[in-house]
Amino acid sequence: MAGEKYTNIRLNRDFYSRDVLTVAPDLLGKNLVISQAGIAESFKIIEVEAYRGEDDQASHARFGKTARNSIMYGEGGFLYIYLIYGMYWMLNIVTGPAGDPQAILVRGLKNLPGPGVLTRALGIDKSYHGEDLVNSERIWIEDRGDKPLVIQKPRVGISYAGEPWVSNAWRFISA
DNA sequence: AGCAAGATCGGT
DNA sequence: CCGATCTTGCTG
Repeated sequence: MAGEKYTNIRLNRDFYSRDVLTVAPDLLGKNLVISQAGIAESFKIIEVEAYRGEDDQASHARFGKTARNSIMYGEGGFLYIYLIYGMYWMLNIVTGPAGDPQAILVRGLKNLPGPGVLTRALGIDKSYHGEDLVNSERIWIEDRGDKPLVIQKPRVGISYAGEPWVSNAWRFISA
């Protein structure tokens, strides 16, 4: 058969267990699938940011393990959801091995630019905190074979973090 | 117990 | 540029 190779698979634990700086750019072009009320919709990931370890002074893990960020200390593939500015839910994906707090903030989906915009549009709230992308019935990520070019820039809204954290190009955008 | 600041957004 | 809106984690 002369068809092109078409992958359509849910990302597994191994994908998320790698270092956050490897997983973040690899998430671009992947499809976030959310199933609600019996209807599954998918959205291409176009922008993300990496938060890496307790040393990262921009990360919620910079104060060590707390009630809010404890999910970051577990294994990769789980969702870390938190409320910012009292009104916007942030969608984060835990990465790396257990014990190493890492997470990726999903900043943009195709046609839904903005971390607060996309969660509002998809109805993602605190109830998604701790959801496992590897086994969840209502949210996961698929690889459909897209390999976009990746642009790197400094992260947004973290001016409180000193150097080198404010300047690290840990924001990844699809070209 | 109190408080300042926040991984944002939309309207002036 | 500023206000909305409320949780978090630090300080005392």
